[in-house]
Amino acid sequence: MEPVPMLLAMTYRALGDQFHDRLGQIGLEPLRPAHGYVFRFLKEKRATTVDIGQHLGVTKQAAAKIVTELDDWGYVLREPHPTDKRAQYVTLTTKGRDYLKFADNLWADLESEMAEAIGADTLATIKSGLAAYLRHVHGEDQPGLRPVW
Amino acid sequence: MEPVPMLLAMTYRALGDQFHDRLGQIGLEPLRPAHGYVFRFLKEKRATTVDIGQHLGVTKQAAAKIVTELDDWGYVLREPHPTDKRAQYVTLTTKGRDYLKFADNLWADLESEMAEAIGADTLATIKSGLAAYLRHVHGEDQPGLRPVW
DNA sequence: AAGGTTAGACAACTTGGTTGACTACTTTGG
DNA sequence: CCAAAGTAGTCAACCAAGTTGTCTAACCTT
Repeated sequence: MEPVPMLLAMTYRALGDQFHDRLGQIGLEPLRPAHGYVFRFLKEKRATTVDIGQHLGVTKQAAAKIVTELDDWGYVLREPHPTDKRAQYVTLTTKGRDYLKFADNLWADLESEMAEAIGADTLATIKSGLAAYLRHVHGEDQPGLRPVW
Repeated sequence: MEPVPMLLAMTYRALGDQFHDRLGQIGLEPLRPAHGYVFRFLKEKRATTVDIGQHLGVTKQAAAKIVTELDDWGYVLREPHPTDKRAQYVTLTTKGRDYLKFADNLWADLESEMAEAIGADTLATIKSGLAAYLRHVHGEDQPGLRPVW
């Protein structure tokens, strides 16, 4: 049997490719995974560029590039930080929230197709098993998501 | 709960980081994942640079760079193809096979630690579940491994 | 008020890939 | 059997997405 990491990488890849393909078919600009993770992060909390870098596990400079792109494309905007004149909050625009909603539906589709293919109970075991392992390794403060290869 | 792809990426990452750290502690040069996948591939079959590129899911030029590195470091050597004068077989040296053996043990350690953390049965379900999904998506001819982020 | 820290911007560089072009050899089809 | 098309490998130019390093302005001690 394949070693675990290989299985993880290939499955991630298979899911990601399908996601990407379907977005493309709809004609939606296929942002990179990092962009999606930023959306997901911004939905939860107000965040600065530095926060985003932390969350993604990249330098603030790299995060700044991503934020600039998203800003140029109209998915986010920067608004002044209420108390800190150096900082800016990055917030989702309506376009950004719509994209996220659409993407979430797509992910849900893929996940339920996966459940259908291998069994909902198996999928549930996979999810809780991986989550348990991550807690085991990292405790409560998970690190950034960071590139993988 | 986190979406599946996130869990996959984070777990892959967590395992890979531990692997990398432990290799570093031993003082062994920590090759990149791609190198490891090449070793694993060469153990199975005789392969040319083009084959390797195919397997990794990168261009032959990118594969050639990797092979050149491995050659320079003494992990593989190129020998003339018996029937095709253009081609060369890339084969593991003893150093390469030793590295692979060592890495395999390390992976096995990590996997059994994972089994201990989440239960051997859960791990087994994860592995077979993911494998089943990959068969479902790709049929028998799996694509390359390819970068992920 | 002084000294250390932090958010963000700018620039130079690195890494790991890409595309394109070319040579030498191989395979195929009339 | 040979001409045309295809393939292995190499070289070179380029690109994307990160990195490090430096700087300014603002912030936080004390």
